[in-house]
Amino acid sequence: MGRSPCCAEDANLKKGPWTPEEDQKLVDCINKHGHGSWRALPKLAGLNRCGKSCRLRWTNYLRPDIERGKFTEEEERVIINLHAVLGNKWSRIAAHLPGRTDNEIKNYWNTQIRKKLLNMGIDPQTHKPRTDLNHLLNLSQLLCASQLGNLMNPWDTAFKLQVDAAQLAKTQLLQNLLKIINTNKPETVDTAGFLGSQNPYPIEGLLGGTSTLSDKELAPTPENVTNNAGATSQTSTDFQALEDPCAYFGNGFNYENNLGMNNQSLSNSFEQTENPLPELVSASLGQTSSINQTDDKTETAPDSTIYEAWDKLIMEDEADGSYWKEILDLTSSSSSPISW
DNA sequence: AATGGTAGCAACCGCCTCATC
DNA sequence: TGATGAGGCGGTTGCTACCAT
Repeated sequence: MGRSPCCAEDANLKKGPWTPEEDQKLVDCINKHGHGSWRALPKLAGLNRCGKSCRLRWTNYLRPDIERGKFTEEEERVIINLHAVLGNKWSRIAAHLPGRTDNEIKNYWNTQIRKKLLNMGIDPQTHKPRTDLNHLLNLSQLLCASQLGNLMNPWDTAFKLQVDAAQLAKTQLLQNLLKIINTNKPETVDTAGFLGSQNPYPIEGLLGGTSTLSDKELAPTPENVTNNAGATSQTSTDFQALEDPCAYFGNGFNYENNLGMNNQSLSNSFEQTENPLPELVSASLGQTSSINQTDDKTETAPDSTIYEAWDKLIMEDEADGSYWKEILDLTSSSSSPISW
């Protein structure tokens, strides 16, 4: 025999937003009795709510240790890094952000970070560069057409001069990206697109070819692999940055570069160990570790990271007229086939 | 000032896992 | 050992506030 159904579709149970009175009843009850059984709690508290609803309200809103307010940049980086490894495991991500709830993090991801990554050309699910090459090719064509149009429009010179510098820089950025993609044609293009590429740092090239990561950071040494339980391989390092674009986020913790393992092996190690997240604990806020020390090194170079540079570019455009956004909007709907 | 569109977020829904019977 | 429920989790919905027209 099982138990009687929990809050089975009782039409009389209240749904929807909680009133301050209900909140107070719930808080009082939990303070007095704890929440041994969520199922029994509504009756105990005098609430006409489902136990599940009470639990949700408590864990997501009323819990005293909840920290409200804007996410900090540091929190955002932790979320991105953890998401790169854990995926949409919001509760596990939340476990590393004191005071934040899984729901809050999930919402923040969906409304803020996701958009940000997309704007940066990064697939928020895979954390890899977006592989919609049609999108990029069209982007290039659009830019060429746009430049030709400007050149062939004599009365437009004044305006052209005004925007030329910024425009050129941005155009060049895009062309660099296309060049990188084209000169590193993968032998086979898989669904992730870039995995066959020989250039592991496409975005570095994109921003002018000057790597902001030291050789030591790019190629894990025995010292920075000490945390790794033997899951590293030199060949995998060639693709580290592609496997985890968070590597480009500079200040954020890069699991692969620091641990010398790729996402797969890292994920596997999490699955296999009893205490699956020792490194992640180190990556959490408010804790120091050798990992964070590595982290700190990169933080000493302001404005030197790809993340910041890229972010700055995006911000700049958002401020002056959403150049990128417009381009992305214009091109995302078209689809011309690419032949390698 | 009114209206329509959009973003953010709280809350619900439904599935999954694990404990209990 | 299988059936069942509680709790937990991720996905989705819908309300509300804000902004643009």
